[in-house]
Amino acid sequence: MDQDFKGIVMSTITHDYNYNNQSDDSSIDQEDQLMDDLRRGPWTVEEDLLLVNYIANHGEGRWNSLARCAGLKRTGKSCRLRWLNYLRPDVRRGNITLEEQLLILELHSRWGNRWSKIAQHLPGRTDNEIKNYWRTRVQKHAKQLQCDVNSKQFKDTMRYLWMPRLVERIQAEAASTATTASSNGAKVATANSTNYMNQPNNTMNNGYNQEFSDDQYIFQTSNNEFSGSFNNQSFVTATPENSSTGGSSDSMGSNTQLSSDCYSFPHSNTYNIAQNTHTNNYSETLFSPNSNYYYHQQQQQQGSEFQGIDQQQNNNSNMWLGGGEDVLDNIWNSDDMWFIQQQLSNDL
DNA sequence: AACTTATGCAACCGCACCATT
DNA sequence: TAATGGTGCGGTTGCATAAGT
Repeated sequence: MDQDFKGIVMSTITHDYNYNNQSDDSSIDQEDQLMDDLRRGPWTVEEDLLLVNYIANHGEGRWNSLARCAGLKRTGKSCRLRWLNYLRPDVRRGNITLEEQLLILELHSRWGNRWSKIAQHLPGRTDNEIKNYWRTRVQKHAKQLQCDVNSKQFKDTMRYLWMPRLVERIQAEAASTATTASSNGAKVATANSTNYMNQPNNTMNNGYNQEFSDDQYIFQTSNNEFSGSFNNQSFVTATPENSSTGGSSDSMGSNTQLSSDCYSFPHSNTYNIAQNTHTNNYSETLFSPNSNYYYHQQQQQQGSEFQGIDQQQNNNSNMWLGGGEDVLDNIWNSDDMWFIQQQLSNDL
């Protein structure tokens, strides 16, 4: 067990130990304990160590027997959950990054609440964490907008306002990083404009759980050029699920299907995902050369409710390009909120 | 400072699916 | 083929803490 892992485990354990000291016995379902002598509720230091040590020596799997053999008075399910969501050394902790937020929004728009599937594309993040993020952050904003998180209106808001803003913030951070690196004498690539492109393919009207083929989502970093060809761009050409070259397994044997670099945007300023052969559809995407977003005429004709919002928000771009821990918390100003709510009320 | 409310998140639950017996 | 056990998923709960009054 390496030191980092130990550190993580110990900090985790310390947290839980304090937690348990406050509500130890009461947190246990007494009746169940009498019935089958199984513990429930928060894990203790000793339990964590038992589980970690056992898995280090014997590996994971067959969780019910693992729980017994390790001397844990827990269900196999509980052990599995504790390991996967918390003790596993490759669990990534800390705030969800802008890139991860963007990816979650994108993947959720196509897969719905299929958290484990979404989590497969965010290395180190668990389905539980992503689910919690969605429920606490995204649904909060749906509530603020007084619309259902599954409604077309909210989906459009995400796609045409929220996600482009995320991209611009990522872009701003990347530019800032490049500037810093450059001033430090580092050899850096030319800072490209980052363009978020989603191949909608009826996304304006897609069903909540509608499946999209994986070659239909694209993140591209370009030089403000968008000709429908990727040939001059340096992005990863691998699909999350059908790439024979991109597939991989992580150290713990989970089914990560792409190397993390495919989705770790800041590493190379290429947060490009997927190969895309539908080049003739690019004109349907939301893209403008200066990285502001406009609606393609075709989509305007389809009745997008948010025509003109971009222009308004460009006037206020500094509002959300500034600092802030969570783009979701400062993404709207009062004008935005008023405007969006007007649009939503008009649509009802 | 005390109290209330909101938020974040670990953990649990029920269900479905699959493999094995 | 049915029963059983293991696994994984999505939804929900409950507690600690933060934020607000």
